[in-house]
Amino acid sequence: MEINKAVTALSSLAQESRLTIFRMLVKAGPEGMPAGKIAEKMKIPANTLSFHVKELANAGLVKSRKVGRSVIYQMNAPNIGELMSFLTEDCCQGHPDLCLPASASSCCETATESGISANRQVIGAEN
Amino acid sequence: MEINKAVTALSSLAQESRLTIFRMLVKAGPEGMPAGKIAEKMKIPANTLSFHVKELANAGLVKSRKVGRSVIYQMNAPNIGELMSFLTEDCCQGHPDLCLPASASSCCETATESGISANRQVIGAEN
DNA sequence: TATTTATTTCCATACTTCTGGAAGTATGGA
DNA sequence: TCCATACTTCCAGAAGTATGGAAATAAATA
Repeated sequence: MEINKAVTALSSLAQESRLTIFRMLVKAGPEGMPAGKIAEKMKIPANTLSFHVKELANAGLVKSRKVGRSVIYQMNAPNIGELMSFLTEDCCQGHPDLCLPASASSCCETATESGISANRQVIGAEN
Repeated sequence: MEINKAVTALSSLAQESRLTIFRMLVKAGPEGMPAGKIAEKMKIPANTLSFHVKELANAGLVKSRKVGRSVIYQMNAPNIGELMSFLTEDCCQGHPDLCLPASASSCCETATESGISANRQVIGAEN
């Protein structure tokens, strides 16, 4: 993943309405949700919703399909996964067990018991 | 995790320099890196770096400790994990295998083989 | 104490983003 | 064809963010 693409994706998520929409669509799964229903649930005008959902779509986190007069928005799973990976790439130079103890649990099962003591603290500067 | 905290965290990542710093610190692991070295690697003035790294710290993604004259910045692993989880919480109403096929791999091992075909594609536009 | 090194704070300028009203487009039904 | 529904685009003011120069602070060293 290219850094500018990641910045675009993160910018699109860095806004309360859009983050809410995103999480709504993640929860909805492959079925997605029509624009009107999202606007209604969120109590924001249709034009404002359209602006935000377009931002998410431009960023590649969401995709859409037309069904009659409706536009159904849906999470774009592969791109979401790519973004997640990008954020923690090469974590601890390949020892993520060093630093991500019992946290990323709802989506991840970090294989821990690898014998290396977690949370090592080293004094001072180095390379 | 509260939504405003997540928005703050994502805003702090939604900028090229900061995302680069963040990934640098994720890679560095618990040892962290002194401010001066980050600025040098990134070729940005010290005051600009200070501004950005402070933004990451305010968002809770990064923490710091003083060693002599240096300030060592370091990833804040538990908060990073929390943010990641928040983004994909309740994914597909509890069936993340429906939508996140083989993506979030560098940090996560999504238990896949659950019999439900992954990567279902719905007709229409994507990207 | 004076000097150097490491980093932060203050500030002004330039730039980007959010919001909702008004108007526009597209689809389906009478 | 005319109308209602479902969205999207355009616009402009208000608010927020990024950048780097200059000055301030803080710690180590001579």
